[in-house]
Amino acid sequence: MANKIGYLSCLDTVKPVRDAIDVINGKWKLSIIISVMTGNERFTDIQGSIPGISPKVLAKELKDLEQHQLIKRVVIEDYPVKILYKPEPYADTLTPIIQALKVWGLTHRERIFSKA
Amino acid sequence: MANKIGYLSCLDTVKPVRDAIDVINGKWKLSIIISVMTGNERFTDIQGSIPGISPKVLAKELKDLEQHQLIKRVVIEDYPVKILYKPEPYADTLTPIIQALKVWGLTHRERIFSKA
DNA sequence: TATAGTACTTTCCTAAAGGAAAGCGAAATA
DNA sequence: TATTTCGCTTTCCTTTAGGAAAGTACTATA
Repeated sequence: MANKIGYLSCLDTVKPVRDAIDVINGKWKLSIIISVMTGNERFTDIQGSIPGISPKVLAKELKDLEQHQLIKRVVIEDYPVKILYKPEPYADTLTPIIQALKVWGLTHRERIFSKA
Repeated sequence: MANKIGYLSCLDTVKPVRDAIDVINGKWKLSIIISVMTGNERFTDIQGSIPGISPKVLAKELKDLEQHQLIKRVVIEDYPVKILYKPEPYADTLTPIIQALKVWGLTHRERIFSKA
């Protein structure tokens, strides 16, 4: 019954990475953030800019992102009432992640095509 | 019936980001890559280094990662047979993503704690 | 008056993710 | 001989993600 801890600890990386993934998980969240940061503010504009997203999913994810203070929902009391989605400053902190994923995605696609 | 395309296109970013997410999706893939890149090679070592992962999930994700050529499964014909998981060179290309997520996760956790 | 747009919600459904627990065949160890 | 270890697999079950389609309350426009 000797002490047996065979593995190398990697918790210092695994834990924060999982914290980040827990916020931006799912197929759609980063796309929505990209769209809003690009300047799309209206529900239908965001929906139009992201191929394949349904209104149900978009509504749900927008609420999620609002809770995490990555975007804010602004109600403009005009006639008719307008609703705008704007990026919060905190969303900017995601830029390095988005950039890294974009670069990787581009070279990955090249790799796939060149060997196909 | 005028032309109405109200939204700003962001496909040049959205598409590669989604390509990347399609490869490293799910709760566990990046953790497994981190563990293997840290030097864990045996099934039980990898499992031990990632809190909460079940053998079923680990086995499935290892197969996925092997298909994407991010790790390789090496069988060593000893007595007993040993099975090792090693990172492929391609896994290194994920380092910028992992770093960005790690940094973001760390500051996000600080942010949560400081306002709680 | 009829149609269209806006920002969703609702319902229904399927598929995938993932957790819990047990098992298993071979080999090593006590 | 009994137990433990390794690398899984199998079964069962619940949760979550997500797609399709329709609907809705309001307003604007033709």
